[in-house]
Formats: sequence, C-alpha cells, structure tokens
Amino acid sequence: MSQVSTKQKILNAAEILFAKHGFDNTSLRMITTDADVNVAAVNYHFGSKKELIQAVLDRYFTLFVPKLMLSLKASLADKEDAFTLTDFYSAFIQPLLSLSGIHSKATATFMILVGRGYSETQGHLRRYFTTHYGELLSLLLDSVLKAKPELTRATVFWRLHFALGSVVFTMTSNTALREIALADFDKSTSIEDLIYELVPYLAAGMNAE
Amino acid sequence: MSQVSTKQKILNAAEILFAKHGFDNTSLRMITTDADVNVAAVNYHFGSKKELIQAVLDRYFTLFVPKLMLSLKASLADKEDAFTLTDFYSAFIQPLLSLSGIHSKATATFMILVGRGYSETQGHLRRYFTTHYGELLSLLLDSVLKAKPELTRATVFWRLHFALGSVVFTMTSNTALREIALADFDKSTSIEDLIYELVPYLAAGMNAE
DNA sequence: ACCAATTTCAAACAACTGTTTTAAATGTAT
DNA sequence: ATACATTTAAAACAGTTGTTTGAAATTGGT
Repeated sequence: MSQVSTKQKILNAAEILFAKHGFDNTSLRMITTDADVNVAAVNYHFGSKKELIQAVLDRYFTLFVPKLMLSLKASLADKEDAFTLTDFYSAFIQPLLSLSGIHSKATATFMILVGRGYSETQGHLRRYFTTHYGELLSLLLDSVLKAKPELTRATVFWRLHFALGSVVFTMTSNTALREIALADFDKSTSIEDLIYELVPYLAAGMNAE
Repeated sequence: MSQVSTKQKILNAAEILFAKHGFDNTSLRMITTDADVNVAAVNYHFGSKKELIQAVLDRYFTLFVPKLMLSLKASLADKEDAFTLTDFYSAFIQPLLSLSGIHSKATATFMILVGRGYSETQGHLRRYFTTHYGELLSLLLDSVLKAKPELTRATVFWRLHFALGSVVFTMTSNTALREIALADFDKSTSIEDLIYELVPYLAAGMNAE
C-alpha cells in the first residue's frame, strides 16, 4: 500500500506542477514537497526525472488513446460512407470527458501536458510522442479523409496540428489570455465560453477551401 | 564601438538560443559562450537576465508593431467601408517580411519568441506583453470587426489568439512536427508549403459561423 | 517473533544557476 | 602624458539542480 501510495502521490503532485510551470521549471523538490514525500523517492520509484515525466504522460495516454481509437472506429463502422466532420469531432467528446474520472481538471491538464511535450521537447519526449502517437495519428488522418475526401493527406495532417495548436496555446496561455481578455472587455471568460468559441472555429478551419 | 558590439553580440546569441531552447532553459553561460563574451558582460550591459529577455523582445516589437499598425491604418483608410478580411491579413505581409532585414530566420524567430513569451510567462513577461501589446490588440480587434461586423468583440479576440496559437505551435514544434510528417508521408515539407497550408486555414477560421 | 526484502529518510554529491566583486585593460578627453 | 571614465576579465558568491549514499524504519512471509 505505502509503495503504490508514494508513487501515486508523486505522480499527482508532478502532474499539476508540470502543467502549471512546465517540465523543466518544476524541480523534484517542488514535487516531493507538494507530495509530502522524500526527495530520494522520485529516483527510487521512477529512476530519473525523465522517466517521471514519461510516467505522468503515460497515465493519460494509456487511458485516453485506446478510448479515442475505439470511439472513432465505432463511429466509422456505424456511419460507413456517411461519416462526417461532425462525427469526427463528436468522437472526441466521450474519451475526453472520461478523463475527468482522474480529477476534475484532468481534461485541461492533459491538453496542457501534450502542448508542453511538443514545445519543451528536448529529444526524449519527441521520441515518446512519435511512438505512442503513430497509429492514433494514422487513424485520425483516415477518419478526416473519410469525411473530406477532397483534401490531401498532408493538408489534413497540418490542419489537425493547427487545431491542436489553437487548443494547446489557449490552454497553456490560459492565465495570460484571460488577463488580457479581462482588461479589454470587462466580462470574464469561463472554460465553457472558450469551448463554445473554439468548436465552430476548428470546424471551419478543417472545412476550409 | 566595442560597447555596442558586445551588447549586440549578446542580443544576437541570446535571441537564437531563446528561440531554440526557451528562456529558462538558456543559461547566461550558453549565451556568453556563443557570443564570445565574458559572463559578467550580461549583467554589466543589461542588469539582469530578465532585462536581457525583454531587450531581445524589444528589438522585434519596436521594429514590428509600429509597422503593422501603420500598415493596418493605411489599409483601413484606403478601403474605408470596403475593408475585408483579405485586406486584414494582407496588412501583415509587409511588416513580417521587413523583419528579414535583421536576419534570414527573423520572422520565424519572432513568432517563436512571442509564443514562448506567452507560455513560459512568469509574471514579468506577462506584464510586458499587456503593456506593449495593448493598443495593437485594440487596432487588430477594430480592423477585424470592420471586415466582419456580425462578430462580437470577444469572439474576434479569441479567434485572433486561436490563430496565433496555430502559428506559434507550428513554429515552436517545427522540428518535431516535420519529423512526424516525414515519417508519415515521405515528402518533406518546406516553410513555404506550411504557409500555403496555413493561410486558407486561418482565413476559414476567422470566417466561421 | 523472526528474518529478509522493501521502502523511507537525512545528508551529502558534483554540477550548474544568476549575480557580484575586484582588478586589469581599454578608451577618451585635456 | 596625465587623469578620468568605460569596458572587460577571472574568480568567487550563495543558491538550486538532479542524483547517490548509507543507515534507519517499515513491511510481508514463514
């Protein structure tokens, strides 16, 4: 019990701090202090900080990726030739919402971690993404191409990442953007408002040309 | 001569390293080694690392922001009530290309630095952005609203930042994304191809609903 | 209750961080 | 050439980083 508990206490604390400050700006001492655990525990249970980062990401990927792939495959099989972009986007909702089982902010945290993984990447994270990302990416490309056959595979690839960029940038810059938004209009913006703004924007982008 | 030269050698080296590794992951010793200058020179000429970061950003902002604002105002005055989204996007081209006067990669570097400024923000950078960014943001909002009066000011605000997110994410993740793209299709993607993909996507997003 | 394996802990590790100090070198006027 | 201010340079600063050590505490199996 104590072994699992310590490991998970570290993962929980690390995840929050990684999302808030980034991987490199989070020290092991910040993590172990928040987790109420000895500094040496990280190296004992995970080996190194690098492996801790991957363990944090793994927890989300092993939960999210299979669910998303199942959801997409089910929708593709169900709709067959009538599969639309709306079906594509809808396939994300359930898997994303299911992350809330971990904790309330899990969905946002996941997106932020993915974003940080992309931009803070220093080699080992890049390799991690390309391996754990490969078959999912193929399925995503195939799905969109089913809904929009007139697009090239390359165009779909880039548009998917443009969309990811909008989401990830909005998440990681959340505090800064909300502050600026608050200074310009005096009405504050909730996460729900943001999603409401985001969805039609992403849909229109993928539908371009 | 020697004083200006040292200052600029530091700025040039810092800019490249900041864009490549981020602000916090770039040490003063990395910068001064690349610049072939003593470590103490940074604190002598700039006061602190924070002030060096702002000096690097300043070099771009003082060059880019006035040009963009003039370009937008000229276009607004010229087209009057016939100002379109195409006019809006076109106003960026000249100011962005003029950055190439600094060096060949200046435009991409500028976008990356802006992106890092948003997500690595720890307080002082956020304040820097809101002050040096305020009147430009207002002008951008007004311009888009002239072209698309049916949108609310808040919607335009978020869509502008969604677009910035796509650009910035694509820039900062450039290497990683190109690697993935190369693994999936075997045709490599140039920056020109990327812009060609980006423009219709951004236009469609702003035109949504 | 015992032994052995697992886990925790305080302390120290070498390497690195931004910054400061002090002295030497350089430049610039008179 | 003298006197002054500006700029460079080597060295050390206190603080933090990830990681390792070795002994203490805890655990689980018999």
